[in-house]
Amino acid sequence: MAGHTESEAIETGLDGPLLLSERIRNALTDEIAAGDLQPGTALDEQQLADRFGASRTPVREALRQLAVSGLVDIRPRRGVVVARVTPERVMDMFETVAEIEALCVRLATYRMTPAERGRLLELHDEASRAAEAEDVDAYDGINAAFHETLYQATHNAFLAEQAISLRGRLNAFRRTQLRYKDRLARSIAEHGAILAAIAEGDGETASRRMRAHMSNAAIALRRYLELHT
Amino acid sequence: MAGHTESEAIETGLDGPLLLSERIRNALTDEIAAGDLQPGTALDEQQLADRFGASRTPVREALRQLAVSGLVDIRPRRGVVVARVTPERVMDMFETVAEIEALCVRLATYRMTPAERGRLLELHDEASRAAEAEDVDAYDGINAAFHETLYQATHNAFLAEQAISLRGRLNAFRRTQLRYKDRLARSIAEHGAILAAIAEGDGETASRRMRAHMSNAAIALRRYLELHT
DNA sequence: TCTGGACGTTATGTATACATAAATTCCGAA
DNA sequence: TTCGGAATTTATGTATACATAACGTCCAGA
Repeated sequence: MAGHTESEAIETGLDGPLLLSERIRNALTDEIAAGDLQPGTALDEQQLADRFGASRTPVREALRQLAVSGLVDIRPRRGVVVARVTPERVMDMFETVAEIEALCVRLATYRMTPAERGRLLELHDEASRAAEAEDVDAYDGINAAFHETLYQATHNAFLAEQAISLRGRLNAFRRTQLRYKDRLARSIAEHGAILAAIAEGDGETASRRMRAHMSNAAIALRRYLELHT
Repeated sequence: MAGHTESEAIETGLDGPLLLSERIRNALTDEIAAGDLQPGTALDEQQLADRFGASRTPVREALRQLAVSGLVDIRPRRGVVVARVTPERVMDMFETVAEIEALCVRLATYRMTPAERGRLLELHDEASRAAEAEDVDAYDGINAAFHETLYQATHNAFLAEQAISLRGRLNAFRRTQLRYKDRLARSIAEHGAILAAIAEGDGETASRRMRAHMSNAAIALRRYLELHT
C-alpha cells in the first residue's frame, strides 16, 4: 500500500529510532487501549515525564496528539484525563464503525483482486481453526487481519486509513468483552455468509450482512455495558 | 448539540480566551484550508513563532496537532510541510466523504425529527435564493449548514463529528473550485431530489441521490485538478 | 568542470526555568 | 460545627536555553 497512514505522517517509519514523544504517545495509546489507564484517570505531566525518563515537553506533545485522536480530554489549565465515554457514545461509535465496515465490504466486493479474495478465504479458514481451538487471542488477531484486508480491498487508501483508525478508537474502549463461546462460533458463521455474498459479487447483500454482523456484536457489547457499569 | 466535538476536546469553548497554541492551530488550519499556505510549503517553527508573537513551544504543539489531522506532514528532524496530496488521494477522500454523506442521509431519513426536516427545507429555500442571486459565498455557507444539519439528524453524535471532521479535511484541499454557474443550479436541483426522497421516507433512494450528488461534485473537481496542476 | 567529503550553519528535539490560573488548605466568623 | 474567603500550593502554559542531526557550502582532487 502506497498511501501514507495517519501515524506515518509523523513517524515516517524510516528514520531509525522513534522520537521520544512518539514512543510516549504509542505507550500511552497502548495503555489506554488495553484498559491499564481507565477512563477518568488524571494524567499528570510531570509524573509521566518521570515514568518515561523524559522532560515534560515530549509528554505534552504526546498528550496533545492523543487529544486530537479523542483518547484523552484536555481541559485548559485543568489537566488531562483519559476520555470518559458514555455507553450511548460507545454505541454511537459502534454503529458508525458498523456502517463504515458495511461500506467497505460493498466497495471491496466490486473492486478486490483475486489475490485479495484468496487472502480473505485463507484468513477465514485460519479463524475457523482458531475458533475450534478456542484460542480467543489468535482469533482476535485473525479477525483484525480479516477486516483490514477488506479495508485494503476497497482500493481507497484514505477510506482504509479511516476505517483502521476508527476501529482502533473503538478497541480502546471495548475492554475485555465478547468472550462468550457461542459468539465466537456465530461470528465465524457470519463471516462465512459475508464471504459467500462477496463470492457471488453481490456487494449489497455482503454489506447488509456485515452490518448485521457488527450489529450482533454491538448487542453483545450493550449487554456487557449494562451489566458492568 | 450536547455531544463534544473533536476540537472541543481541547478547546472546551467555555474557558474564555483560547490558549495561544489553540489560536495558532486555528489560524494555520484556516490558512491551509484557504490555500494561503500551499501544499509543500515548509513551516519554520521560529518564523511562525515570530509571526504570532509567541515562542516555539505553542507553535510546535499546534503543528503536532495539525499532523494528526493530516493537514501537515512532519518528517522528524527535517521539518514540517503543508501536506502535499496527490489527485488520487483527493479523489479517495472525496469518495469517502460521499459515502459517509450517503450513509448520513440514509440514517437521517429514518431518524430525523419534524423540526430537523423543517430546518432542511428552510435551508434549501435559502440556498435557492442565494443561488439565484449568484452569491457563491452565501451559498457555500448555507450548503455547509445543510450538510451539517443532515449529520445531526442521524442522531449519532459520533458519526456527525466524523462527518464534519472529514468534510473539513476535504475543504482544506479543494481550493477555490467549483465556481461554474451551472454547477450551482444543478447542486440545488440535486438537493431538492434528495429532500424529496427524505420526505417520502425512502432512505435508500435519498442515499443513492446523495452519492450521485457528491459524485457530480467530484467529477467537477477532477476536471479542475487536471486543468490546474 | 565535476565529484566527493569535511566543515559550518541552521533548525529541530529536548530540557529547564518562569508566570499564572486552578485547586487546596486553613483560618475566622456566624 | 459549618460556611466563606484568603493564602498557599500545585500543575499547567509559555518562554528560553542547550544538544544534535540534517542541510548547504566550500574546497580539494580527479
